[in-house]
Amino acid sequence: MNLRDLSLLLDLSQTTVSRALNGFPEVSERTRTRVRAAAELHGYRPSAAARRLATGQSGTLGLVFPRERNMLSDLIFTEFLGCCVEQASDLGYDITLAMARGAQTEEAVYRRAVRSARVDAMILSSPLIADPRLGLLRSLNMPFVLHGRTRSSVPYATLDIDNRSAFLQATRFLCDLGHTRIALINGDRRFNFAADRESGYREALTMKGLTPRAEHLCGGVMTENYGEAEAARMLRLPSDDRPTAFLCSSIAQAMGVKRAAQSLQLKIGEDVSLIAHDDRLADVRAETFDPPLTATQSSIGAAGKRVVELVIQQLREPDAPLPSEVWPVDLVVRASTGPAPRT
Amino acid sequence: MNLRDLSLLLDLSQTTVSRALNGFPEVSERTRTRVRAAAELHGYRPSAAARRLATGQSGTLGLVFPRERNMLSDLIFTEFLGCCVEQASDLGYDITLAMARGAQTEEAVYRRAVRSARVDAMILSSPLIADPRLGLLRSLNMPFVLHGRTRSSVPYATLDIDNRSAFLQATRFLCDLGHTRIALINGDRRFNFAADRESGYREALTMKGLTPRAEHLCGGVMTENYGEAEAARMLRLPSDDRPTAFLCSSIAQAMGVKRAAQSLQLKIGEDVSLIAHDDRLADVRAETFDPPLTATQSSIGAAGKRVVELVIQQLREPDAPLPSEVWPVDLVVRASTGPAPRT
DNA sequence: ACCAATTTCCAAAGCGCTTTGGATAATTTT
DNA sequence: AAAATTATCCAAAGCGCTTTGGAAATTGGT
Repeated sequence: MNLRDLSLLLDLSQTTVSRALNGFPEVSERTRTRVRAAAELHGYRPSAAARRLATGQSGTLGLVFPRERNMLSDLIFTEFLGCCVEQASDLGYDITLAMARGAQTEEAVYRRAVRSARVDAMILSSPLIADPRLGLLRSLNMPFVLHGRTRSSVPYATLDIDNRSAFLQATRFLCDLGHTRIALINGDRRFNFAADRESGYREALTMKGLTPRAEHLCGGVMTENYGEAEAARMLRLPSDDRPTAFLCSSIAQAMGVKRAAQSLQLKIGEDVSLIAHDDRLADVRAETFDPPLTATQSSIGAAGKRVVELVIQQLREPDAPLPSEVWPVDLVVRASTGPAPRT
Repeated sequence: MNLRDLSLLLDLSQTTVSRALNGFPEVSERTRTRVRAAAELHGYRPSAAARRLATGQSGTLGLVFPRERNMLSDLIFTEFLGCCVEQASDLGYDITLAMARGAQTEEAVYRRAVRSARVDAMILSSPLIADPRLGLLRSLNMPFVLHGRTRSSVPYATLDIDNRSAFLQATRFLCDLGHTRIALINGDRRFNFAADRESGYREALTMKGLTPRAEHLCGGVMTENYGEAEAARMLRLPSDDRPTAFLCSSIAQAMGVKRAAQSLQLKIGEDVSLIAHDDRLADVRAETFDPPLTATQSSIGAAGKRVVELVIQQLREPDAPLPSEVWPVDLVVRASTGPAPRT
């Protein structure tokens, strides 16, 4: 059942049927409903290929699978990707994946994706502090939305969460509880989000008259093991230098910190306070942490959905100004934080 | 630069240019090279949309993102997916993702993917013991290849590893070392691969005159925590019942077992032997485990690539018999296994 | 009732490729 | 040298949709 069959059936022209179905104004409401009903009845599905050929749009969004730069723990990326796919399919778009292979540079992957012209726009995630992909896509004339922000001379559409403010708040909150030695176990510092978090952390300390100390600061992968290793290292410092509170970039890292603390008989929420950033993954919940985890929270899934909306919006109105959203992040206080222990 | 421009430029017909580029035999080798050179020179890329429309093939493979059934630990699925994408792109295919949303049934997702006809074939992964998706896709007339096997009345193309034999070998190996109480920490038993592994395990025990015991057997998620919890439970059994060896379905679970053992001052490879299945993920390596881990190994990435090859082969020759490959699995002995401790 | 403005609909021209059914030129056979 | 093959190449017809530039029908104003 194609457009022609349907139009013959309805005794209308293809033009009218097409317009009725696609919501154009120059068709009366009566025929529109008639057309819709018939299409529904006969299970008419427009051919994606034909539409693509006619419009020059592929109805497809591209996303490059960050195998090389998977500093971003896979679980988090997976959630992001999943929600992008979900939202895209709701809006009638497909998402196709590309991937940087061992030998091939990431740039080559982007070039190929663009040249094959199978993709209307791309979604970029986890930008570096200065990310070369922006300039590349710009020069290739490929629209994109960045999940995150970065230092760049080219203008770009972005959705990001307010990492700086989140970690500023969290740090200040710990200071207000009397903590003076606060450790930051961050994500890989080549990424912009990690840099932002660090800057919030530093600013809060400075505001409180404290100086950030190098031995209380580290950045790496978002895993439990990394968190445990770094926390264990810091907790072995002499008691005057040992942190009494930890700030983590992910719940996985916080689990590691908890483990390190426990092996020293330190109780989370009493001897050691703990805050982590909570991406609101379905399986890793701050509220079921033991003890329930104080967290800066923001749903990475919701962000994925919104990014897709933004990118499609941009496709529909190419001349609209590039959107730039920054979501606030809530600090939710639970039982893993408490007043600094007396010396 | 499209086909017509190129043909005008070469003073050939579109037919000839198209055929030259696509390797048809009815074009002389001389003009073929001439055409190829010109195409290269002018950066000609055939339009995917036009080709799709003309051929009725979309050049796209579908894969449903298993959010609900993510018993399969995400890391492993991610590796599988990544390699599928890589191989597909090498062979000129795209992979688009679909996803089962909360409310929507998995079936609806498949139906939608098929109806929208944007996909030539689908890749199915991690089948249940009896998986309804096969019948569904068959009835929708959508070609597919299954990664794994399942109980099904419909014929299907498949690539699987020999899970049964792998776990049979591993179990027998442990028996030969004198172990008589061998625990199996399996994947979720609704999945066929887990059932196969259990059956290999049971068979080996039976062959050796041992009876599998319910308290030594469990199946669940492929995580370190799950492995630790179950191992801890088993290691608390009275010493006559306590397992001296563990068989795990993933390295993550093995890490949990190691942790449980260590917290009881038990040494892996001496007090407790440990074997796990190793999917050959880049970041999780059996050989850098401490101690190096005896493992049944098979690259899930290689399987992903091969699945893509099979599915494309099937697309090219729809009448060829459905392929059915079963890969043998090697047991690689390292230091995590040793003779059963004397009582 | 008549003309202009507005709705509502349509025919036909692409979009860029593949593929069918020949036509023409080169080669071999008789 | 003519006939039969075979190797090359081509014109044109789709594939199923969108969209342009009107035409026909309806409406409104006088």
